[in-house]
Amino acid sequence: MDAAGLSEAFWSVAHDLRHRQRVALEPWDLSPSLARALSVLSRHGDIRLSGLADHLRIAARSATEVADDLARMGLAERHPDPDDRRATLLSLTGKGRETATAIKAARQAESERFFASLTDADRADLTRLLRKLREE
Amino acid sequence: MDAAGLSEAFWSVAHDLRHRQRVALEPWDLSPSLARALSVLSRHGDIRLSGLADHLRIAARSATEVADDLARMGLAERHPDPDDRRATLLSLTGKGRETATAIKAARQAESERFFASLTDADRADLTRLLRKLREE
DNA sequence: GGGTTTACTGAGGTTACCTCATCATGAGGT
DNA sequence: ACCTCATGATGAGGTAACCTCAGTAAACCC
Repeated sequence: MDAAGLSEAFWSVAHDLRHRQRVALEPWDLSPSLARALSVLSRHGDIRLSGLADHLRIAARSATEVADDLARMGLAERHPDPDDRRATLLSLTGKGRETATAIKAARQAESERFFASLTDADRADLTRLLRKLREE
Repeated sequence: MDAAGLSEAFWSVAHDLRHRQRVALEPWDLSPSLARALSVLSRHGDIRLSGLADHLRIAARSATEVADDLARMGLAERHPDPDDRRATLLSLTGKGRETATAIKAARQAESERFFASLTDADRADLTRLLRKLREE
């Protein structure tokens, strides 16, 4: 099989997926990147900005901006880390938790729609293939 | 299978792929988007800016910028469309054609490396699955 | 030939990142 | 205790790759 064709097909599907997810998030006025940050926070609870950066695979400086945005929208708050006075912990507010729950459901529904054309066996295959690719 | 998990895994692989391709293009000092434009041009020959926009799935205004960039780098040139004086045809220069050929090879090699962990059967599966997803 | 549509482009904006420099703090060696 | 080096966050400033909106010129259609 032609690896270049695979890349292209992959990219095309990724593009669609991205678009769909952006649309699905519109009701909350949340960008995809903030939505991802929110879900990291909801999975990990309080987290350092550097930890957030690691999870999102972005530079530390960019995590500062994500935190700013979440704070500005009232979804998360900064707290000093009791164990390290250099560090800042980010934690969800009540509104943040609600929003995280709501977008999780929306994302789930949207993903379900996106992958609707795949049978259970297809999904298992895709999961396996993606895992292989992620492990390099 | 969990569709949300699929989305996430998909996104993560897409992220890696994007990164790798960016690295593979470094020798030519070409961004991924310009590289894609170049390959559209090399497949379709002379093309209107609006046509380029369609192929790249971007707004017409953005195609103007892509054309500017390619022209600035000496990879493509604008020509008036003999059939429609409103339109502008974009065509590759000699250097553009050479570059298109070179990056096609590089992209192929990089894709090959990226998908190296997949067997032929895996690749066939992935191709099939991606096709399904693209057809909605 | 007047109204609508189409092709491009200037102006200006957005998102989601980045690097580099700075400053405070922490950790380890002597 | 002191010095050095590493780490956490952030200000300043930059980039890529898009976008919309408004304008102009040309083409199409009745």
